[in-house]
Amino acid sequence: MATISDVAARAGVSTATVSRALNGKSTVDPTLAARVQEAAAELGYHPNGLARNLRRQETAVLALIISDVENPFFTAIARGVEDLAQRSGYSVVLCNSDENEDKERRYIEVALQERVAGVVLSPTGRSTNVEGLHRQGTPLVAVDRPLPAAAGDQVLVDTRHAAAEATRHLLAGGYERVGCLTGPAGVRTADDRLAGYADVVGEANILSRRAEYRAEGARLAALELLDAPSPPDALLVANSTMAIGVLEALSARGLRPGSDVGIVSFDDAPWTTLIDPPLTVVAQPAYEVGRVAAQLLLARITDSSRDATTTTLEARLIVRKSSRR
Amino acid sequence: MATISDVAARAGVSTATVSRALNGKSTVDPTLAARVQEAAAELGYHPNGLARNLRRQETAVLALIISDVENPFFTAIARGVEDLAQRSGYSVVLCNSDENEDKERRYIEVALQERVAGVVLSPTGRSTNVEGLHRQGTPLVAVDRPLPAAAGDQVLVDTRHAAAEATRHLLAGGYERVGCLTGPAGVRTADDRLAGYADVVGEANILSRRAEYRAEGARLAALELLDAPSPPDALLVANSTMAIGVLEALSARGLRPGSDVGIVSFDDAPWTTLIDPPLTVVAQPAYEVGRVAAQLLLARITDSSRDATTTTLEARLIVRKSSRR
DNA sequence: AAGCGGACGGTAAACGACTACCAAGAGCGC
DNA sequence: GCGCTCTTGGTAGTCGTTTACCGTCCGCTT
Repeated sequence: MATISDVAARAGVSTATVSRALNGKSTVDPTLAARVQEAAAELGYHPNGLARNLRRQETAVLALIISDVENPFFTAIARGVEDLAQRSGYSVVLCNSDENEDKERRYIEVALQERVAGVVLSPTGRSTNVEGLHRQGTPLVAVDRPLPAAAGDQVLVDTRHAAAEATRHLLAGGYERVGCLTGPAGVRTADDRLAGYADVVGEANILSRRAEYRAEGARLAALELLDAPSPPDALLVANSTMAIGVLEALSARGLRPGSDVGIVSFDDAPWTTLIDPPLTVVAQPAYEVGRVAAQLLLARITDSSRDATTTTLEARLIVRKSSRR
Repeated sequence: MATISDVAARAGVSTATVSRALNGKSTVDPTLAARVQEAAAELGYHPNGLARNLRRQETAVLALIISDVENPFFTAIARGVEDLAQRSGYSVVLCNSDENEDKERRYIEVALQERVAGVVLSPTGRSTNVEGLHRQGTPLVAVDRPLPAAAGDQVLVDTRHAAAEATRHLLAGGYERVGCLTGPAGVRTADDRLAGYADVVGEANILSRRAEYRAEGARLAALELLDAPSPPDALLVANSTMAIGVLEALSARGLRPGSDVGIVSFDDAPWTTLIDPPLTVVAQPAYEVGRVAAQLLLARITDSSRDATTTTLEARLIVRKSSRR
C-alpha cells in the first residue's frame, strides 16, 4: 500500500512537495509536478483518506440514515440527497436503520466516529437520540419525521393535511364508514396521518388500527377490521407497503377495491397504476424532500450558525379508481 | 470536541490508560477504569474513528456498491449483506452507482481512500475497473454480475438456466411466438437472460429488444414489439422494473396478460400477486445472495489468501396466472 | 532481608497526510 | 557586489489514537 513517502522517494523529492503537487496548492515547478504525478501513477498511489481527514479535520462524506431501504419512499429520498450532494463533491453513504432503534443508534455512533461532514436522518422513533451529534456539532437534517428538540433543520411533508384531504375525498365519494390503517404509535408520520383522518371523521367515528409499516402487519390489521361486526366501507392506508397487505386482505375476503371498499393509500409507488382498479394515492414529493434536505445540510456545513428551519412540502392527492364505487 | 487527552486530564491519568480502560485491553485497576468511564461520559467523549483506524490500519466498515437503489432486487441484497455483517460487528455503507460508471468509479475511489475493510460490488457494466482495489489488497466480492477477471469471490444467480426454464414454460403453455425484453448489451445478467431464452427458441426465432433496466424504456420497447407486423404472443421480461413498463404497454394496447400475451418476469416483487392476473415470475434469492456475499467477504478479510470462489444460486420459477391462456 | 515476579500505568513512537515556517537560490536594481 | 524580493522546496510539528517498552510498586518466597 503505497504511501506519500514512497511517492516522494520515487520522485526524488520530499513528501511536502508531493502533497503540494498532488493537491495543486502552492506553486510547484511544472516539471517537478509532472515527475510526481508520474511516480504516483506508477505506484498506484491513493492518498489515505483517514490520515488526510484526520489532519484536515473534515470529510467530504454525508451519512444518510433511513428507516427502511425497501420502502420506495425512502429510496427516492436517497436519490434526491445523492444527486445534490454529488454535485457539490460530497459522497453519500446510506445506512439502513430498518425501523430499529438499536441499529439507528449504532449508525449514529458510526457517523460520529467517522466524523462525517453531516447527517440526514429519518428518525426511527420515539427515543432517537441525536444528543451526540449535537454535542459534536455535526450538522443534522431530519427528514420525514420531526425530531423532539429542533437540533437542526427539518424537511417534512404536510401529511396531516393530506390525510384529511384524502378522507374527505372518500366521504365525498359516497363511502360512509371510513377506517384508517396507520403505523406504530410514536412514529410521527403515523400519528399525523391518523390525526388528519380524525380531524375529518370526528373523534366519535374513529375506526383505526395500527401496525408496523410493513405488508404483513397491515394485512392482519385489515382482516381484523373487515371481519368486525360493522366493518368499514373505505380505508385510508398510511403507506404503499401497507397497501400491499391491505389489498391482499381484501382479495382474501373476496372484496373489490373501489366498488366494495374504497382505498386511498399514501405513496405513489410505480405499481399502483397497474392493479385493477388503479389505486388512488397521496403522492409525497420524496425526491424533493431529499434534495431540499441535502441543500440545507450543505448550507449548514458551510455556515453552522444558521438558524434551524422547518420546511414543509405539500403532498398531492392523485385520484384514480379505487376511491369510487 | 473532546479528545482522549481531555478525558485523561479529567480522570487524572495518561492517555494510554484511558485507551486501555475504554477498550478493555490490558488490565486496568477497576476503580481507575471506572473513573475513566465516568470522565468519558461527562465529556461526551467519542473516540475519533479516523485516528483509531489510521493507527490500527483497519476499519469495521464494509462498502456495498449497488447499481440501483430503487430496484427491490438490490435492496434485498443489501439487507442480506447487512444482517450478516452486523452480526460480526461490521457496519455497512451503501453506495448507489445508479448504473452509472462514473458514479461507480467515484465510489470505488471513496472506498479506497476511506480504507474500508471490504467491498461488495454489483458491477455496473463493461468497464468496471477494480484494478485499484486489487492493488491495495482490498477484499472484494462481486454479486449478481461477474467481474471480467476474477479479482475476488463472486455470487451469481443461474439466470441463463432460469431464463431457459421460463421460456420453456411459456412454450408449454401454448404460446407460439415468445419474445424477450432484456437489459443493455454488455450487462451480463441481461445477456445471460437473452441467451437462456435463445437456447430454447433457437437462433432463428429470436424476437428481442433491449432497454435500460427501467420501466420507461421497457414500455417503449414493448410497444415496438407489439406493434410490429408479427407481434409476439408471449414475453419474457428481464426484471420487475421493466415488467411495470411492459404491463403499461399491454394495457395501452388493450391486451390482457395471460390470455392475450403471456408474461413471465424476473424478480418476485411484492406487488406481482396483486395484479390481475397475478404475474408468473422467476424469483431470485436476492437476500441469500447478499448473505453469502457477506460471508465470503468476511472470510476473505480474515484470510486474504483464500482462493477466489464462484457461488451460483438457483432461481425458482413461480407459476401464477400470467403465463396461461 | 534480599530477591523475584507480576500487575499496573506512564512515556513516547508510530500511523500517513497536510502545512507553517524557514532556508536557499535566482533575479535584479543600485 | 550588496541587499532585496520572489520562488521553490525541505524540515518538522500536528491531527487523535494505539501500543511497545519500560519503570515502579507490591507481595511473596526463601
